[in-house]
Amino acid sequence: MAGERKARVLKGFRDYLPQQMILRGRIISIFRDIFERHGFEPLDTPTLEYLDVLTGKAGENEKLMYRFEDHGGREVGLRYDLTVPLARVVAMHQNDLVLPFKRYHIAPVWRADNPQRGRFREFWQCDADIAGSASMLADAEVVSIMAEALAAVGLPNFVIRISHRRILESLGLAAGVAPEQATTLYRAIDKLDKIGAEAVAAELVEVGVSPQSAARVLELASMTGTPEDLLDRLDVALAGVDNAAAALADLRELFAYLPAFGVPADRYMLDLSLARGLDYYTGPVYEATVTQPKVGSVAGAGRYDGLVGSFLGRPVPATGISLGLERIIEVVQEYDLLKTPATVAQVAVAVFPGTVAAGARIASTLRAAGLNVDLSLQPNRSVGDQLKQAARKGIPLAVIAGDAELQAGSANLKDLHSGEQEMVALSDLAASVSLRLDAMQQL
RNA sequence: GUGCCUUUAGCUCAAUUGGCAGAGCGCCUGUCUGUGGAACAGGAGGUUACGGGAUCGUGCCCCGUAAGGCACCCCA
Repeated sequence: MAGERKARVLKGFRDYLPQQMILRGRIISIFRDIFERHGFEPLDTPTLEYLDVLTGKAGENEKLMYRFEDHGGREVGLRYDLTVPLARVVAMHQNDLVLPFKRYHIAPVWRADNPQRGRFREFWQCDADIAGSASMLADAEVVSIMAEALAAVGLPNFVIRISHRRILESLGLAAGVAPEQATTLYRAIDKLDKIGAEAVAAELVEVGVSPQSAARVLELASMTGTPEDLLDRLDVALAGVDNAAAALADLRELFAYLPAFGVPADRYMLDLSLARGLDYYTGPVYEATVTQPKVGSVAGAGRYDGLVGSFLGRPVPATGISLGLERIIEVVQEYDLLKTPATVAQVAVAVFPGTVAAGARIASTLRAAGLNVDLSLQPNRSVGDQLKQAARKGIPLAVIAGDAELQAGSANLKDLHSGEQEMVALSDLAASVSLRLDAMQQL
């Protein structure tokens, strides 16, 4: 059986079979509808970019970037996310864009990471970003889109954790952590809910933070309560610390907007233990997580006011979200949250050796009526086989048109699930099929 | 990039201490040249992931590689 070449795919890359594609397509269209309902415009960009476009702002993550030299000797890389390409587009096409520019982008990205559940080397992100607005109104809008999108696919237990890079920085300053250690501090704090306060403290001390500072930071970062309550306490704790007042004002404004955008209060929380690893975030950061199954975060986001400027030379503030398609699908499948048909075909047409042309005409008529029709390509197979194959594919209905029916100007319409069948006049066939599909809620 | 576990027919899995590689489901053919999911009978399908090594002899032991899973790192 095996040919001379081994059929295989790269680690972390996958084929998407039809049933999987139907589910993916369904989720993508749900997201697209929400993005467009908020007035976001579609955008696509090349999968391959000059390496220097991609590098410089991802920090540690650059080691996960797919990079190579193309046939012309250029250093190139597969895009690592959709945010950096957006920044490049805004910088390149500023004359063609009206700021604030709201765009969505649904496309694959690549990371040379080790695969795990919900983690692949090729995966899709569904991003919605706003470039050219520094207002917390923009942040409130993207956070509300995140909440709407996750709710629309039925995720039961997600929470959007909200934090702020400059508040974390201020926490560090207030506790006596050197500014150069900011990145280390973020990474350590980010692990708080995973490895616990003691382990994080130990990690901080190991990189040169004093035990007193570490303890103080952790005390501040692990406070719990309502957003308003926490902000009040932070006002006191961070009084007089550089930049703290403005960052706290950001969050106060953001939390004031969220209810007006229709985000339920139990869908978000202020959680200062959230830091996020990407270096380009400068302000508020967001992350949506579910507790089951264990796929980590299903969506991540934040404000990155310096990224566009790194291409343009003048600052353009921006903020946005990224929905992780594969992880969301993992949850949807685990809990069977979306009912999707097994096949796109709605009705099969079975034929006999002598009625092939008539079968094709019937199929055409049904297609003209807007139905998805699977005309049998095996007239020499028995009708039994044709019906069996149609049923195995998951097609709900079959039309059987032999000489006997055709002479009477009709056809047999069979429900492949129940086995019932009825004679229907050819002129009424499309209507009957639609009626039955409606009854099955397949339309 | 690191550590641990796993890999036998299309799928799920057996195979005693190292001693002839099997079952169920699926697939193909027939009973059955216009009505599927059933039954019966028969059939195809294997370099035991790949490459080395030790042994009279390995699916089983040892080493390496690859892929998958889990945990790190990091992230969607």
